[in-house]
Amino acid sequence: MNPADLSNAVLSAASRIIPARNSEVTVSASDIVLERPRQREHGDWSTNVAMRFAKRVGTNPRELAQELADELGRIEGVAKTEVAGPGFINIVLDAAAAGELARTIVDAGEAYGASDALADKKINLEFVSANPTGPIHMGGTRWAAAGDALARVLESQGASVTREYYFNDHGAQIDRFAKSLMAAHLGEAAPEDGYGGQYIHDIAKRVADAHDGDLAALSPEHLQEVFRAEGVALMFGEIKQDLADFGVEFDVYFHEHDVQANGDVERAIERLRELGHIFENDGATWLRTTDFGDDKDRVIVRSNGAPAYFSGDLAYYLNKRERGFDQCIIMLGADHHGYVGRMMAMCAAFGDTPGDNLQLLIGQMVNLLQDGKPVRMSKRAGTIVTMDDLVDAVGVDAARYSLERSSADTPLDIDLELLKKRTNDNPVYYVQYAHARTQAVARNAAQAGVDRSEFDASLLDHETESALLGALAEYPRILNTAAVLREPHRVARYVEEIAGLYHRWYDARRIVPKGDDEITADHRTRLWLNDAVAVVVKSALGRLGVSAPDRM
RNA sequence: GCCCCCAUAGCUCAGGGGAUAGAGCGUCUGCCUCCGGAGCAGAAGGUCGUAGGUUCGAAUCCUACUGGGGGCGCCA
Repeated sequence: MNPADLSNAVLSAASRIIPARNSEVTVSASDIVLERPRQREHGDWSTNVAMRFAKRVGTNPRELAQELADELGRIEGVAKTEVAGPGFINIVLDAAAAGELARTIVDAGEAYGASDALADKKINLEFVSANPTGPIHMGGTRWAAAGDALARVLESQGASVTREYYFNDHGAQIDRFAKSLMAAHLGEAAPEDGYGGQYIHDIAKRVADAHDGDLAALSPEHLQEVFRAEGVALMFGEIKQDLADFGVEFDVYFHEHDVQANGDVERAIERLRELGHIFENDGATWLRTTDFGDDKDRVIVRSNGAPAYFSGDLAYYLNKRERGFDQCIIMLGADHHGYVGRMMAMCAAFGDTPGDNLQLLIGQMVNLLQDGKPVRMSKRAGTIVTMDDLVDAVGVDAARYSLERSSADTPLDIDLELLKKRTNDNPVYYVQYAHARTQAVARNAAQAGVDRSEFDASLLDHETESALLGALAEYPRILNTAAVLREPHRVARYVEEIAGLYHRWYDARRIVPKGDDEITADHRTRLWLNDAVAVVVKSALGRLGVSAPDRM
């Protein structure tokens, strides 16, 4: 008896009883909400379906609930039902019906929890996209972790996901970067609005070393171009390396320079011109985004002939759509939320559906704290914290997990002192420890001769077992919700719950018999449950890009 | 001024209309003669920012306000 079976059974019963009272009322699958009650005394599952329909069929909730409860009590695998509170129907499953899940999970292995719900979706997920003018900071690190986790969660639902990084190698910021490198090379102070820091000097030196002293002969323009091209390449190589070390592999690194150079921008503008959304004013070319809800119209080619930054977005979006992506998701920091209006308007101008073909996920910033007080990120004060710094301080698993377990909507505070001092205040260890424990138990069981040759689900009748089984049953729904809502942190919170339930069960029940005690069906059956927990914990951590060690 | 996000335990954060609001960390008290004590059991700790509204029912939805963060360029 898994939740889907139960849900169908409830739907079936409700579809008979409710329309019988009022033939104009119909019940559909989305009306059936089954949830696990907070209080264990309220059963394994409960539904509010009677309260939702009582008014419409002209009766009171408890009366309708009672009629439904009587019907549901006859379902195979349901031990009992009762009406509670204002009209909840609480459902208690047979231990055997609930326990069967342990074997189902072990048999399914890695496939447990996966579905094909998004199998028809070809998704382009763009994230990080930090400018190659310096190492990745905390903000980018957050999106690297959250974006990769989201990709994995989407893939669990059968979606085809392309991880993409928009490489902004064109425009004024890159020019400033090149000038900063050049200044470092020449021993001059960093230019106004330029970049400082040791990494600038390091990269300038690497560029110079590669040229073996022949840079002196170049004109300033040529010199800047050398530092631009080679400096960006080196910086980008470091970014890629940091991401790889962080466990994030992008499928496509897309260069803004390409769409600017190959005519895609002009082509995108022409397309929009044909659709009637382009106009000229004050010598500049504009997209009439106000027709699609934006605050103001946007310049795409400036009066001096230079393309505005936004023009690259037009071409890039069109490019993604022409590559066949149904849904283009872009993860952005809160400092970019001002783009949402124009981006959505652009999407609509192309005739697409904002919110479907183009989805922007705006996440909040990471704040650094020291001794509980906010620290402004500053190069001069040495308070820039990079992806690399974070990994050095706590390791990849803890770094990723701490960034992934919170909703992207929540501004995140990270304390520098805490980061340096302690590592085991991170719940990731609690979860990883649970997995290591399942493996230790499995090793000991094998040693003691406890195997999976027997399985009697009715023996899984301890309160810690029904709690654990109930939670394991929710894994498929958790993954689906996380994918649909684009909220991978739900997986982290879920696996923390599983870890806690597992530890409590472990404390209450033995898998390997004490001393010389005989091995019984209890032990063998519990081994199935132990292994089922291992499957789910490993799977969930895998969706977060976090390792599930066998030993710690 | 306009727009977006946030406000829940001492701290960091979960809670996509349901019953007695949770976890980790921190504090206090117990549990190592046997499967991993990175664990378990228990205690303390909350007017869910404020005020209205919708609803049988609101931390959750709506409005206003307060406080915090971010954004409003022919910059990128």
